[in-house]
Amino acid sequence: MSDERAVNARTTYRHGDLREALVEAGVEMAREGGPRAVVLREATRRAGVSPNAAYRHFTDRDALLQVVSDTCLGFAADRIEAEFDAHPPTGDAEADARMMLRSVGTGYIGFAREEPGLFRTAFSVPDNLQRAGDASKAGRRGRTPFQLVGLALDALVATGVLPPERRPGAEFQAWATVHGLGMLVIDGPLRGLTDPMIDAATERLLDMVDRGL
Amino acid sequence: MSDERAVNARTTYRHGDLREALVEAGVEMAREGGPRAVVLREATRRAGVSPNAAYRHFTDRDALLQVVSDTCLGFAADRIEAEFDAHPPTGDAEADARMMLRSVGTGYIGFAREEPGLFRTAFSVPDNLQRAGDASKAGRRGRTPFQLVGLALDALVATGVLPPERRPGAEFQAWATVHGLGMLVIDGPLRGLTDPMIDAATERLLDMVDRGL
DNA sequence: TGTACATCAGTGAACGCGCGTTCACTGATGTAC
DNA sequence: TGTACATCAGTGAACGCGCGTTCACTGATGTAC
Repeated sequence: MSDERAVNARTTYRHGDLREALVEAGVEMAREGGPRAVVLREATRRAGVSPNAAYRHFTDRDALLQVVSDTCLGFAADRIEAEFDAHPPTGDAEADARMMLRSVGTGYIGFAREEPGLFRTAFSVPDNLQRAGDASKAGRRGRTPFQLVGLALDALVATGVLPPERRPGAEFQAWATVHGLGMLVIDGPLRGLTDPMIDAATERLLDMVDRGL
Repeated sequence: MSDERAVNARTTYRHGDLREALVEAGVEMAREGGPRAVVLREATRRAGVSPNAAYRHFTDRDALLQVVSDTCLGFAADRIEAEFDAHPPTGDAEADARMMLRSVGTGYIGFAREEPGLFRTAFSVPDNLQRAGDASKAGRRGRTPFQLVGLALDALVATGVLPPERRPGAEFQAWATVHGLGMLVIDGPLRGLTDPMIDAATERLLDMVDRGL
């Protein structure tokens, strides 16, 4: 607040925002190697701080991982919202609602492919997938991936594409489908495929959801 | 071969079949805590043998885990085949083919619920999902889960339910859907649900696949 | 059938590793007077 | 505006842990003669 610190912040004694720095380091590690790669000591190393300094901000390693994981879920939401932006409303409400659900799917798969480490960290930390709707896991616009699926389905109901009686629980069907494809893409038999091939598989899957829902 | 060993085999010097014993111990650990819980030293402990004895049978810990993981994939195949058995052909070829695909789904989800640790070990060890069709990962009847999906889809084509031009790659759609639901059930928001609720969710998802494929 | 011997599946002890975590501490900071 | 002081975010050293893995070895087994 008062003085200008050394430009090369390595020598900083009172760290500017250590908590944030640790989370960022954790996200970086997650990006490189998934949740298992989020190592408390390494996070303090990257923040240029002694190992135990982390305990001023997190009760233990799991607490850090949880925050990192929440952050990753937020990134997933951001990626989906970016897909929304790439397909602005055309005025045809029905087509727009359909496109919205597709955007959830393509954004989700896009995130899995572009950031497999963050994807894994977002979705395979215990209790994170389970509470994927919690506000703490929201993206920059305040929404979680789970809420975005719901939003798209609501739009489908509002435009009459989806019968209201099928709405309850439909997010689980949509989500399971897209989540499964994401897993197959990052860890499964679809891993080695080229981008166009994965795009094609995604399109086919979303067609199936569209028809089947 | 020659002498009768102590009944309490703890003192055995030449172990009967250590390799098999280690794999079984590994599967047991996987059952309790997933792939991360498969610990080489603990496997030797359970087999009543010194830690390094394992290196007579596996080059390293990863080699053990890989075999354990393959075994788990085989169990998944067995579980699906059990579901086939529970729904024997009725004579209506079209209905039978449909039921076969459903059985893949319900068997898959059943395995995830009954054996979450084995499920995780089967499907989230690197390279295992990717090579899920390899013969080394077959169940008791010599088939892998991946092949079973294909079999069901072939039957759908043969009976005219599924247009042949949609057959190529269809296993990825079917598999992704069911795999995603499995993940949501063991780790996700569907975890706490009662059996009937999960059955209902499974049925709805399979209806969607049936309609959408 | 008996004996000598090579094999190799096991032993027992030890290693280095990086981890998470705890301890007693220190000294820059902001605040009260 | 200057000084005394309490705070508490950081330091530095150390711990115990269980892991995977390596070493030199031993002695039960099956086989050749």
